[in-house]
Amino acid sequence: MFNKETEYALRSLVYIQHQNYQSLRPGIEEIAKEIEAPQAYTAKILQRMVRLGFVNSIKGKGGGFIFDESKPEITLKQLILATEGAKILEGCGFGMKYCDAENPCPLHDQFGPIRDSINRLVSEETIQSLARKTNHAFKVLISI
Amino acid sequence: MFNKETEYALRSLVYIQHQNYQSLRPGIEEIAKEIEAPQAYTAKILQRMVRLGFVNSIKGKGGGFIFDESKPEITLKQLILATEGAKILEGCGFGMKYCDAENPCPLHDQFGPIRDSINRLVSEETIQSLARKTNHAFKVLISI
DNA sequence: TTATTAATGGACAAAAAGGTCTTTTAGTTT
DNA sequence: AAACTAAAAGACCTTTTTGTCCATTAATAA
Repeated sequence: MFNKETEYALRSLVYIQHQNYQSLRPGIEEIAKEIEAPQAYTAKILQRMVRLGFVNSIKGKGGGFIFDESKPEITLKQLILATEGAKILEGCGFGMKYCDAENPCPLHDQFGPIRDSINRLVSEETIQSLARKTNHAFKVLISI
Repeated sequence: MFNKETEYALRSLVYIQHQNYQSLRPGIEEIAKEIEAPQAYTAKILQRMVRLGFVNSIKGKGGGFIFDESKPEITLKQLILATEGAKILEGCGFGMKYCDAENPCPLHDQFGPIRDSINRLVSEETIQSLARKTNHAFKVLISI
């Protein structure tokens, strides 16, 4: 569904938030291991997340990644837009141009509701809401 | 939503079928122009479609691409599986492993119905059903 | 202040996706 | 048969995605 960067970013951030909720502050080594992603690549992606202001990092001993609780929750939509853009959330489901109610592609009517559902989902759910739902073992959050 | 190969294949095949319905047999130059795709790349993709048995080709003057009307219609699902595999149609919406009813990812419940709708859509619609719906100017089928 | 820890930055590399170009093969027309 | 037309085949190239590696910076601990 999503590209690797989005997947790793999503899983990293949910993992960080989940640990933060338990007053823990994981580092890259731990995060990459838990979400089963390449460590160096995960580090680079988290760097971008920090630059985007999605999460904070602390260097040195006892350092790691931590969310600023005073900030609003981060929607999946914000994350997706930052990592892979709007392609998946907008436009015609079958990649066609000039597709609207007046000039619909052959799938316009059937695909509209699906795209709307996806948009609703990623607008409503946040890194934090997912982290709160993840109260069991974290191994769940491993990619295919 | 889909990758370029799937998009170009889908649009090419729908265009070919649409022309076939009017007893025409388009060639690569015409197809690529109409769907606004790179000609050489479209040629390569159509070659694969021929090898997959989705469509027939005829060489030489008056040649082009033509569907075998005696064969069953081609579902979008068959096409998608051939071009980009099952990733988009199966598995967890957010790329997680071990995601099922017993051990759900945080989005399992919300994403399930969306994935089901996508599967239903691509299983029900065919190249032919899309071609039949395309009875207006074909310029609709142009990628973003 | 020195050693240690852990994120940062940036260059580099591999793989996959997307695409071009040229020659060959197989038909059709004259 | 010769000329022409159009798809097939395959080598090659470019861009994007998905990574790796190593030196640097910043914080903490002894």
